[in-house]
Amino acid sequence: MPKRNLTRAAVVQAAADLLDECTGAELKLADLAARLGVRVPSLYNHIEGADDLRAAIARFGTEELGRKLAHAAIGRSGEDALWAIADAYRAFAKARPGIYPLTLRAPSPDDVARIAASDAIIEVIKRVLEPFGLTDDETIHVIRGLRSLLHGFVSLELAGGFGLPFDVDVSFRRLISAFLTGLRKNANEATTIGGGELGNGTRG
Amino acid sequence: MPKRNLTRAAVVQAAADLLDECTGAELKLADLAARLGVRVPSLYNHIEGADDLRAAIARFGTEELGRKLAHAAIGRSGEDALWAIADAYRAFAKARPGIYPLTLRAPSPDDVARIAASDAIIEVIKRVLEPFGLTDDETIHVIRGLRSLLHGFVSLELAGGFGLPFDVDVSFRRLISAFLTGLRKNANEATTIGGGELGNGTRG
DNA sequence: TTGACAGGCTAATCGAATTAGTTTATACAT
DNA sequence: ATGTATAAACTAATTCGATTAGCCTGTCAA
Repeated sequence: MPKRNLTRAAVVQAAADLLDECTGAELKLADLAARLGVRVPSLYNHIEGADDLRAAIARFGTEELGRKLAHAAIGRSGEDALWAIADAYRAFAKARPGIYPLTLRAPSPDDVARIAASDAIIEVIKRVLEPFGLTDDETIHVIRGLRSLLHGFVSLELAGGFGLPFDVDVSFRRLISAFLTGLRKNANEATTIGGGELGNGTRG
Repeated sequence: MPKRNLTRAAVVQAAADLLDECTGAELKLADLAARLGVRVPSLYNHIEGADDLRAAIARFGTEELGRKLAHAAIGRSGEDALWAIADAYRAFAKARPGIYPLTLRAPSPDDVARIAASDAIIEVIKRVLEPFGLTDDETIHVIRGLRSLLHGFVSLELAGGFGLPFDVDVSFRRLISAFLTGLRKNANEATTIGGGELGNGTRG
């Protein structure tokens, strides 16, 4: 009965990798244990159960996504920086198709680390948006819009929702480009007489 | 042993309702059977198993979403019609939070009815976009963008990804409004000298 | 050297889905 | 009216995955 030197981090890592490799499949403790060369109950020495494991993967994924976004924006500003984080976001989802969806489940209120990681991502986006001169309120709405855009696109792409992968890159570029057009328009209006049509709800 | 008059449709309906009522929870056959006043194995007279049931719910949901969108666009055109389907999409997701996510899983290639329902939705959106005078290629990209936008927004909203529900309606209106701005710009360019910056990929 | 304990193990339990095989209400033909 | 075929319900048993209980041993510090 040789002692392995398993750690919680190693278990979570392996689970995350497994999830990415067989996208779409459920994460089964039996498979995870097999990959780690250990029997299933031994996993419980490092995790508290399947739910805890999923939460840990979500945390891990959120932190990694945050690092990627932050890294992408280093040394860039304005529209360049926004393009960079958009690409990095999509690249992350494609590189880690198994864990990406987990990063979107709402964290439980006591999962402090995960909430911090989410907040860090928002912070990065906020910094990137600074040069566009938005008010605080506008910033909130724009961040929500950007996240919707990015998440919607990559999750449809991962789910195979776009049919054949024909020109998906072009679709993505157009989407981000259109978003930037809106941002520019917004920024212009903010520096002129304020208000303007964008976002005052032209319908009921 | 009185005979119920269960039908497959009734089972699927009940399952869909159950799923909406306890959002976030797994659909358990035991609960479904209890609601229908029947023992679990009896369900197998109407469905082929849990997977089949989920697929049936997905089909049902996709068809209902299609009906809502089509209905919303009746008697409207242009930007009005687009606002209407955007609102209808979001309303559907909020009204049926349990089944909405199922409608996004890629249908298996032999699920003809579901694929037809998906195609019907695309058709509705295509019709709504007609007055904007896009080329066929542009239409594809714009539809992808619109779906990304809508899906991303409502799934983040459902997942509680927006923190407090502060001004979420405003965020949504701004997002759609910005999308329309992009559409207008695109349409203008199409009627002038063609080309233009939107979508030619200003970065690598 | 030894003794606590971390981390592995086997065996047992639980919960959910599924399958096998039985019974009965209803419809339909005689 | 009556007999029979079938659909649809049931009970009981099986499978599969997660989890818990309880044991065993290699490692490390006193």
